[in-house]
Amino acid sequence: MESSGEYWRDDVDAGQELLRELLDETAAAQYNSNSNSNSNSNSKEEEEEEEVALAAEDEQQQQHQVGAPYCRRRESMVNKLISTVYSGPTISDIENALSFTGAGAGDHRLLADVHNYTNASCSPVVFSPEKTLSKSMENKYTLKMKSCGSNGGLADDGYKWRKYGQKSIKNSPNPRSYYRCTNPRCNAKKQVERCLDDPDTLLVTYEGLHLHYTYSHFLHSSSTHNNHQQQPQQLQFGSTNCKKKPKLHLHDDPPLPDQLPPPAADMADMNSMIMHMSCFSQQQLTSDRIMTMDDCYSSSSSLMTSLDVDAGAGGLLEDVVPLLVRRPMIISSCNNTNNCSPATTCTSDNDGGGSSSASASPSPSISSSVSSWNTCTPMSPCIDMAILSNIF
DNA sequence: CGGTTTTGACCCGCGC
DNA sequence: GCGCGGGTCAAAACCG
Repeated sequence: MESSGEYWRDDVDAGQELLRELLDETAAAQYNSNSNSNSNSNSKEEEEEEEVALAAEDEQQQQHQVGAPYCRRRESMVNKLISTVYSGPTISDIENALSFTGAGAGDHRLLADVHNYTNASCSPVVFSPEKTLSKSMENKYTLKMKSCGSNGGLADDGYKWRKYGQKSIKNSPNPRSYYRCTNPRCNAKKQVERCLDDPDTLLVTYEGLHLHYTYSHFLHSSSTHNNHQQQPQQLQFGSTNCKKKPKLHLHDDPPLPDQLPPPAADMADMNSMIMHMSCFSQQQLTSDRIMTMDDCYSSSSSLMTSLDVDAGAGGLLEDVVPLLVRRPMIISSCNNTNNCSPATTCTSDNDGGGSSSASASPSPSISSSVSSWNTCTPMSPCIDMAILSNIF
């Protein structure tokens, strides 16, 4: 779909613009650091944009320190940059999702309107606590995913799922699909069904813990590593069809720490980091903001340390939340390209669009779209983390 | 050939 | 105890 492509193109532009702004800002700050000057020669537009970002820092502004203005400003810029390429839930959203209030998953009034979450045409996920308190309220919660257009694209959550059943549900025209994590050590499951009210919306109920790292994070170090050698635009928008389901080259088990990708990665890695940190370091989840790069690095380093410790167990991690904060992959942008892993996500949907075998599934084979998540996810302005690390 | 999906059968919990 | 509905199993089909 072209609208989605346009959306991501805008995202890329916005991200690049912010990055440039950030680079200019950093350079200016470094230049002025010795002169103890906080005033930067910014254009009027920049100042206006910064006002918006700075306005969201009221809490932080209460903590005045020496050099704080620049630090706040930098963090604001980073947050803004990340926000540009990441429109998913914030940390507080995750906290809210994890704090069971007894609200029913079936109570759609409590499921926030997906469109309110972001102005993106393809909204990510909105999640709400699962009501099933009686049985397994622990680790069970429902996400409401907005499909992307008629293709029914949806957010891949970074894990690899295998469908093991499908049931037609009473009083519902849409069947419910049952997925299980392919990792033999992991008992995480999820159910996917279409929302009764809105066929474009998928209700995904996660159950159980993922006892391993997400696949998507590792793919960059292995099978999809070549992606980094390509130009961002090649990653994002292509024209070749993607009717074939990709051969997944996934690790059933997370690689050892020495196999982990270096910090230099694109925004997919950062998304992954964001996700993992939200699971990994709960004490960091105190502010209603999107994590900064600094957070990513500090937490990822501790993450690596943890993996080192757990290396004997295959680098197991207990993910409290199975990748809630993924940006949904845009099926249409998967028209792509060299790396688009077409996956069934590109061709099939239960709406009858797909000719693949998954056509009956409410979830267009999201189970096997992990690689496509990495390669097709229009995640963005592929900002190399190495560049950003130089900035900070 | 191996992994994934499909789909009918089976199992189990719950309400009556 | 029985029926119903949801969840899971497992063999066959499918796909790359």
